[in-house]
Amino acid sequence: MPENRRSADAPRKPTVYDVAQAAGVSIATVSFVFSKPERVKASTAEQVLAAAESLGYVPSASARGLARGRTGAIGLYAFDYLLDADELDVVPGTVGEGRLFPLYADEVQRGVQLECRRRGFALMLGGARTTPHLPHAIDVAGRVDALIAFAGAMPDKTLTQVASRIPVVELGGAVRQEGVHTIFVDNREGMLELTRHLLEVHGYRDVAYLGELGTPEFVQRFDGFSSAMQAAGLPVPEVLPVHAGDDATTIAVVARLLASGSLPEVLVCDTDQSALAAVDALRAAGVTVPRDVAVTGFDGILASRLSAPPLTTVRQPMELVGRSAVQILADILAGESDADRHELLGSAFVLGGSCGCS
Amino acid sequence: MPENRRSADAPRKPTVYDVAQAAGVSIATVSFVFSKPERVKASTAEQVLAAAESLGYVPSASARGLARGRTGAIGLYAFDYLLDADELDVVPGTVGEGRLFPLYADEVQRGVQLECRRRGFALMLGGARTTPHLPHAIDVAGRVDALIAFAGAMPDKTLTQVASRIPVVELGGAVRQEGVHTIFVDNREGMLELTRHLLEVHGYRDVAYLGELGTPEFVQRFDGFSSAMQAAGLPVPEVLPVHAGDDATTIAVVARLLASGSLPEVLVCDTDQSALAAVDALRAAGVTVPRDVAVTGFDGILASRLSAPPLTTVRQPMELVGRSAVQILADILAGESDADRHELLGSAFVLGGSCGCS
DNA sequence: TTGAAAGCGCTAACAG
DNA sequence: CTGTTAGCGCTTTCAA
Repeated sequence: MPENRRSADAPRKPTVYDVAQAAGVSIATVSFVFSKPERVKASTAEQVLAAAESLGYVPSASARGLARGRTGAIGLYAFDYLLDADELDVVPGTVGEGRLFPLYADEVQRGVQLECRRRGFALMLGGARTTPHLPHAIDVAGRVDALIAFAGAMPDKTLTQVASRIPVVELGGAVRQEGVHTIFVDNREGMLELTRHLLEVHGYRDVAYLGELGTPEFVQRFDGFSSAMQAAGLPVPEVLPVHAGDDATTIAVVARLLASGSLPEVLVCDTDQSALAAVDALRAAGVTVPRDVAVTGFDGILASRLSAPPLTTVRQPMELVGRSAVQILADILAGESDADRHELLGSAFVLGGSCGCS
Repeated sequence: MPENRRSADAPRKPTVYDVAQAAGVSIATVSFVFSKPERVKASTAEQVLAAAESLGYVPSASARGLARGRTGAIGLYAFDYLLDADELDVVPGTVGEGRLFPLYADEVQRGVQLECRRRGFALMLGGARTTPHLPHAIDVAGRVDALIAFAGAMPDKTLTQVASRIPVVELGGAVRQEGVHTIFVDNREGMLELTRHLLEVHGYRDVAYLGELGTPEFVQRFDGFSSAMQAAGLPVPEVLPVHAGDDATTIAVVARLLASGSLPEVLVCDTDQSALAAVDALRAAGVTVPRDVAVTGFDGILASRLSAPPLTTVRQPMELVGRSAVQILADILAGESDADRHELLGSAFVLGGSCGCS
């Protein structure tokens, strides 16, 4: 087989065959030198290593992955690349302008990155856009040994399909499917505590809720909010529809509130991103936070601490979320864990100035 | 060959063979449906797609990569994971505490990420720590079609070896090797302008330089500094050795300066990171910036804008650096570019308050 | 301790 | 438009 392996002219990428030939051993020995060094005599190993280096041998991960049945990589799937493709062209802005950085997903990703590095996994972000008929999530799933996905990033069907092949952790979701591990933060409790603060300490009664109910974590936040309201004997207001990824929705809601003539006492937002957008929109209209109206957020992203006033919010342990996901997957891949894992991480109420506290 | 493909009990990952069988076609047809849909009759394609979905077929990127000779992924290599492994255990701190985020490399990475996504490349971060005899950089090189590396992250030898197999862009370095594409920012000019400002506007004469000369970009910064000093007829001070990645080095230098009894008028630091560390160290000693001593940085990271006072610094177009790297590699992989590419991006002097300006 | 040989799952000629 | 058939480069029993 290794006959016509090299054409006389073009220098092809050297393979195990080339290294083996140069070192005067078999390809199996070359392979062992790199994967099971203890099984090879030291002197032989040295020859092989020398040959490999002088030839500029770079082992093919594809070949290894195919033969071994695993790649050594973990994937992180954030959202469907196609859906926000145009958003990308609309906002190619520099860091700091327009888009605040880092956002929730960035901080989680950071945790994933750090933990992957610590444990020796390669990290695969996103998939290639080469297979029109295949969802992106499937493409990335085909490249890795395990996958981490944000809640709502993958359609249920895709999630099921991927989870039936490789371990999957869904971040910030609720337990939804057998075989899908989850990490979720105590959204309900956090929002409950925050709302209670607004009602009990500040005595607010006219409260608006800006957010969405698209994924379990958002539902839980609203749930915590509702419970606090009900416990205080107050009616639960409708959710004013706002999407964290799109400030325009927040701006629109604020505009509607302003136009209505009477502002609520406080706007409870289900993310820091929309809270910050709301503060900006209010300020632009000459309304001061928290003097004229209080605003609260959720997440505890960097920008919430740096804004003026700092946001009263609920802090999620974002880096830990990312780290925990990798840890779970590492356990499972190592065979040290079999059952479904569902990890609950605590959240922390953070008092800023935006609620009206000094 | 596809005889004993499925053992009766354990449900194995379905392959093209399984899909082909279920759809009543050949494996080539299955392959075409996903890679060259136009070559397959619509009705056939539908059957195949249906079969694939019901079986939960997830194509193996390893197999595809091996057969095609390319993976569709681009790698980003930041530094040797082994070297900073313990640093990682020392500072597992949360975002915002102690270690700042995002740093220079994070912002560049963001650009790489965005551009990879836009162009449909998968992004591979780091390599697996599984091959004791192989440098990490080699492992990641084996996984991708092209590699982006930070200057100084890879030993020259490794760089050469990798570059002989796949296109490589080195970020923030100088042109060093044939076949290694580079992107560099005008470090010299930026630092020259900043230093000139200190000398001409503020009239400083007693100037210290904190930094290193480890990679070309740092050398260029010092070069710009030196030129400005010489042009003003001032002696060029020695470099006080400080490493951006290790605040302890900065703290030590500041301590030495404080102990010496007389502080310079200004500390010119070759990164924002060390400048921020210096400001902190000075503050801890009761020295106020810029009243008692001025401090300047380089990079323009987010933290430099948020610090009090904001840092006078030189801003690098970090996101653009990352994007450009991907663009170059995309061109080369598409065969639209053959020669070595060396791109020079501009830097911008940024006036903060830390130099003594109001 | 090392070698021979059979795949891993997919792609891409080349036929038909 | 679809099927046949070689490999892609590496790992891994099984023998020697």
